[in-house]
Amino acid sequence: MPQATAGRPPPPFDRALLAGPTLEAARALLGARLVRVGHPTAGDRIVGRIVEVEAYLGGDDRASHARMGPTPRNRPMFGPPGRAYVYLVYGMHRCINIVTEQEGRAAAVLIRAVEPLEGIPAMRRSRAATRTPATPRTPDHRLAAGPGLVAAAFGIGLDCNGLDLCDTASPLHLAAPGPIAHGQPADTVLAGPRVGIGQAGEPAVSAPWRLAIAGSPALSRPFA
DNA sequence: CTAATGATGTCCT
DNA sequence: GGACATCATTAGA
Repeated sequence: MPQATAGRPPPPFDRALLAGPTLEAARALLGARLVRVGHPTAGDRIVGRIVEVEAYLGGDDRASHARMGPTPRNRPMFGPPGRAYVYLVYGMHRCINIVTEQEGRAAAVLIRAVEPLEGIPAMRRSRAATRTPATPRTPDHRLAAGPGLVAAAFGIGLDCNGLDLCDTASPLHLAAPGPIAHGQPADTVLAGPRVGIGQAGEPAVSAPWRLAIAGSPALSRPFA
């Protein structure tokens, strides 16, 4: 399991990887780090490894929030790549996306699960301030094991909308994946249908655009 | 173990 | 009115 990554800050995330096709961006985001600094209440520095994402394409993707064109809610999806798109789901949970492709082409990648690396006590404090507190029995690796839990654990609110996630000066940003130890096998990537989009119909329902790192204990739910 | 359900804002048909 | 890019808890097999 990843450990002891606190020594030196990892390099920022390359915006060029987000400016291209969304499925490639989604693939590149697996293994990247999500970094929270200057948390409003929990303080400290929170870092985790992105282990599960979903790709939402603009235009033809009937499951995407952008399918009806720009609205006040989805406006960030039409902006430049690398920015945050945060929204409220089910009236109570927040989800965070990373905007992809060129400005004007609405697309984004939803972060569905993150494996905690640093600032675990701060993550627990952050969860405690939400509707979905962690209990003492919640294992560390389950603290951000779902899209709503990622936002809860990292203290992500609608105020994070539009933040530049490729800028390490942002209170919330991305960092490049950690180095692969010599001789270690590359991660196996799982692909399956996206979760909770039954209304979209085919082909959106069956498109295998949910991606994850095989074997992570932090996945939101198993793959088929 | 799986299934049902409540909470609850926003946008859809 | 219905469904939702969700989560936790309770009821049941």
